[in-house]
Amino acid sequence: MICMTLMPGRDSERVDAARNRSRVLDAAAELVAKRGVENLTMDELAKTAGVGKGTVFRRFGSRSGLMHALLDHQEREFQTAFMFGPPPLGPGAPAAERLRAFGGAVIARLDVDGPLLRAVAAPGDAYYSHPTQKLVRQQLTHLLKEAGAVGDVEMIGYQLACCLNAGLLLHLRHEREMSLERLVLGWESLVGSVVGPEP
Amino acid sequence: MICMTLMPGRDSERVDAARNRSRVLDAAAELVAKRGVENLTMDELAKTAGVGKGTVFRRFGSRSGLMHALLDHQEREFQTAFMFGPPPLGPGAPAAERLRAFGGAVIARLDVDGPLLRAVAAPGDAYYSHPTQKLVRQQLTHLLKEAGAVGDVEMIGYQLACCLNAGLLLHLRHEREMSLERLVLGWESLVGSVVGPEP
DNA sequence: CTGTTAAACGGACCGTGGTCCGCTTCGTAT
DNA sequence: ATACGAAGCGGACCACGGTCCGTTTAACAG
Repeated sequence: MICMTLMPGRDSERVDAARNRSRVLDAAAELVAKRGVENLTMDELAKTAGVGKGTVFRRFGSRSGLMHALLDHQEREFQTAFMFGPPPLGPGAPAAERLRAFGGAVIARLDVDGPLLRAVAAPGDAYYSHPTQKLVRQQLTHLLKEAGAVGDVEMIGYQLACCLNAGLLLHLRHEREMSLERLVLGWESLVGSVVGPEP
Repeated sequence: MICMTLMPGRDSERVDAARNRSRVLDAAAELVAKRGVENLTMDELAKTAGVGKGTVFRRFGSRSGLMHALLDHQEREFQTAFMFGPPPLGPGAPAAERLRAFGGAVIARLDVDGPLLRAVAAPGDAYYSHPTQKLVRQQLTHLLKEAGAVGDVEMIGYQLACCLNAGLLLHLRHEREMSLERLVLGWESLVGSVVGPEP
């Protein structure tokens, strides 16, 4: 017959595929926990997970894709928090306050997810085009507008987002030994500068 | 004898070394001009330059070190311009104006040096620790103080510097198709925000 | 010139991210 | 049960950045 297996089928995943996916994710989480993100090699991951390397790449596309998958859970949680969660991060608080809280939330994740977040940043500008990054900017831009920021709000969104990138924050925290409080204050000042004086 | 050749000698470089250095740099410049930064491989570079790969790495340490060497001339020129050149970039103009001009100068280099500047950015936080990057921040911080910025001026320096990174600017310019003018205006607004209202 | 020494050389070698492609397995249609 | 096509599999393979180390050579002393 012509209409083979099933319709272009959305999310159906063969059971072996699903099993291998979780094998890989489990192994990755374990290896990352044990020896840190930068010491994870794809070869070793494949071997530990008991699958071929091709399988890992078929599933996750690239090293940073894998990292992204590892972050997926926390990322969704964060996104839900700032889109639907309680104020001051979520809706309900004044936009300027939500902006401040946004940075605070990013910085609060630093010690846990920072290295992974940095590892996700692919070379080239894939980083800026990544859905996650886009969502961050979209939220920032949205809040900026709501807070009454004037001028090229999209541009300001980029500028703010880029001051929250994990590479920078981790550098400040570890090489320059800045405290989380200082990072938060720095962010809040920046926000204060760009949203202008309170109405 | 014990005191061999010459004193720990500062800058003396053997003639073969010097010759090979310029061979490599010439070949690199040519290859980059011909096929772009991202298509330059160290193997090919070594072969084109007619030296061994070991020589290239001995001389320049790493791929990004090589890129840095390629940028050296323009970088020195830029540094001299903002430290000793004519206003508004150099000393003589009001600090706030110099800050604006600084971003303008960086953005003006984009089309020429941008890809190279982005290629220099090494993974990890080596980028932020690089002398060039430090100089940029130092200058920004200096101007900020002079312009009367209040608060954590060092932090603001980092924030400003990070809004001028080549990766971001190239993304805005090419993926988002923003004009140079828009980038400059975006920078100037940012500066306006952080240095506060004119005295 | 000759001898000596440290610097420089170069290319074989390695680790790692990523691709390729012939083989296997799953899931359905009959 | 059987047939069959697509999805999945896995490991050999490739490209590239970076290292190592035995060999060559510039530079100076005598």
